[in-house]
Amino acid sequence: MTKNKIKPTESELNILQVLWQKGPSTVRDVNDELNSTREIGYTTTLKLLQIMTEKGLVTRIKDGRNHIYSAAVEQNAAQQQLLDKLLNGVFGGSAKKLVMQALGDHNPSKAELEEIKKYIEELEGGES
Amino acid sequence: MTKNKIKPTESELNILQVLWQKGPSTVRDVNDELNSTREIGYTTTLKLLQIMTEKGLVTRIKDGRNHIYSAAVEQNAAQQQLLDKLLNGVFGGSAKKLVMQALGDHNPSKAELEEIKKYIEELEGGES
DNA sequence: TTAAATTTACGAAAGTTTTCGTAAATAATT
DNA sequence: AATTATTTACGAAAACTTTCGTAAATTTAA
Repeated sequence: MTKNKIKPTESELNILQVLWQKGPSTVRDVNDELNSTREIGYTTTLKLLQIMTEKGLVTRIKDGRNHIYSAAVEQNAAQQQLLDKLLNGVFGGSAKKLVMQALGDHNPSKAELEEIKKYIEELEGGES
Repeated sequence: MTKNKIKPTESELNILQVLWQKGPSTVRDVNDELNSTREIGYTTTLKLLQIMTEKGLVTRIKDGRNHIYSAAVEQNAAQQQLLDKLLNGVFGGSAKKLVMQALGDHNPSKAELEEIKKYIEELEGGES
C-alpha cells in the first residue's frame, strides 16, 4: 500500500495550488502568491509547509539556506479524489448533474464547449 | 441580506445529505442512517443538529417530546458552493477540465452523454 | 566586521470541529 | 405508581487547523 488517501485542508490546498501552478518554490514565493489573495504571515506559510512536509503532501530540497518545496501529490490525483467525494457526497453519484451544473454556472467559452462536445463524442464512440 | 454563505463542515454535510434524501427526520432517524456508514454516538448527532439549528442550516419543529429536523439549505445551493470550491481549489477555475475529468472517470451512459451534448448546444445557442 | 535582513525551527495561542458524558425532562412499560 | 427507556440540553474534553511570536542560524549590506 503505497497510496494513502490525500486529505489536504483548505489552506494546504491553497498551497498545493500554488505549487502546481508555479512549480517548485521557496516559502517566500508561496507566501507572496498567497498574499495576492489574502493577507497571511510569512511564518504561517512556513509552518504550513513544514506540516505538509511531515504529512508527505510536499517535498523539499535545500538550496543554500533556503528550502525549495514541491508538491508531492499529483494534481490529477487530488482532483480525482475530491471530485469523487463531491460526486458521491452531494450529487448522488450523478456525473451528469454535476457536469451540467458546472457548465451552467461557470459559462465556459464556445471553444471550450466545442472541446467538451468532441470529447463526449470520443467517449460515445469508444465504448459500449 | 437574506442570503449568507453556506459553509457546512464535513459532518454537517453528511447530515444534510441524509435530510435531503430522507426528508424531515428525527435525531434517531438521522443517527441510524449515519451509523450505516460509520459509528457515531446518538448525542453526537444530536449536538450537531443543535449546532446546525443555530447556524440556520436546518430547522426543526416539535412533535411531542421529539424534534423533527429539516434541511434549511437547498441541495442546489450547496452543490453550487461546493462545486465552486472544487473548481477554484483544484481545477484552477477551469470548468472544462473539471467536466472532462468527471465524464472520463465516471463513465456515464450514452443517454446521459447525449443529454449533456444537447445541453451544451443550448448553451452555445443561448448567448453571445 | 559589525549591523541589518532573511530564513528556519519551534512552541504555543486562538479558533474550529468532533465527540461524548451527565443530568433533567418526558414517555413507555411493567 | 414505579421502573425503564428515550430524548433534549448543556458543557466540556479531545482533536484538528490556522495563526504568529521568538530565537537561532545564515546571508547580505554597510
